[in-house]
Amino acid sequence: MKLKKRSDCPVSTSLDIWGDKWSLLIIRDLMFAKECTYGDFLKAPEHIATNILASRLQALEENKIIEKLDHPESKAKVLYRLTKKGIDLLPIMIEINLWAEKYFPIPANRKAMLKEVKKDKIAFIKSMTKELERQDVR
Amino acid sequence: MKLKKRSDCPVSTSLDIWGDKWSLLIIRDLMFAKECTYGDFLKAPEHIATNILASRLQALEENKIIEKLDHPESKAKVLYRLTKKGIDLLPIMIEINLWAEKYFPIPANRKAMLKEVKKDKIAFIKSMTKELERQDVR
DNA sequence: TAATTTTACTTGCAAATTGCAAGTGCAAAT
DNA sequence: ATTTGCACTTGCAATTTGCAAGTAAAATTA
Repeated sequence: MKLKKRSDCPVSTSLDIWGDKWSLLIIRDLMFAKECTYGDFLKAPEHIATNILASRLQALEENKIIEKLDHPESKAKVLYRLTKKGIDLLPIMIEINLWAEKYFPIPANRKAMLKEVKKDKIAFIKSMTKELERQDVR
Repeated sequence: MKLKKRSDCPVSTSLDIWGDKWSLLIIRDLMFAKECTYGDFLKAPEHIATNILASRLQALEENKIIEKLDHPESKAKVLYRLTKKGIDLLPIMIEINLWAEKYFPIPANRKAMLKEVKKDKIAFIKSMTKELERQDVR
């Protein structure tokens, strides 16, 4: 599977990579949990189909948004993690949350996070980015 | 057509509305041009199919992201414009552009805009929002 | 050690969505 | 009065999605 660019527009190019109903949910899970297994993604409340999950994970990996790494406890498990390119989607993710909060009721725990964001957005992003970047030695 | 929410997550809810390959391109056009006709959207370099455009415009209108208004020059034309809810997607749009700029080559005119953004993001958004909100009396 | 379970997928197929081409109906221009 | 422009709609083939079941390797249990 190769990326087909519809135009040179940066918005269009971005959507070519993660502009579907599922990719940003996978990225969301990785931002909130830092690392996830295949099974973790399946536990998300939106209930992605297993074949769609597999195809999205593959596409995101091909586009260097996520990467696989060995699970420290088991060879049967696979850990997925955001690359720097993926972590850099954080500002977009935060703005999506802020927009949604303005127009829809949202869960309390997410609301608490956004309260922190609004205190100092730049600091929040910097700190969360640092956390996500910390690559544990295994 | 009614919105089916996959979960209470604000990201998921947002994607239910505009999380496809085309909606944000329509919104992009309206942000850059302020107002567009049906034909204007068709002129975009990504070449959306006419039936897809019609269905997206309808969905975005149902979700109060855009609204129709009478064209001042002709009853045969229809003008589309962003609502406040749509204009509030601007921070997301800007972050998408900034992310893309970091990882892909992007056109010079867009790059010039992002230079302005980076000088003072908050001021840029405020000023562009104001411009988009100005509802001309016709 | 053998049998069962867990984990990460793959496969097959029906249903929904997309994309292309052509058509329609009203408005405006000629 | 006829043609052109504009905003869609329609029909249909191709692609994508979603569900259910299956597979293979690794880990656990008996």
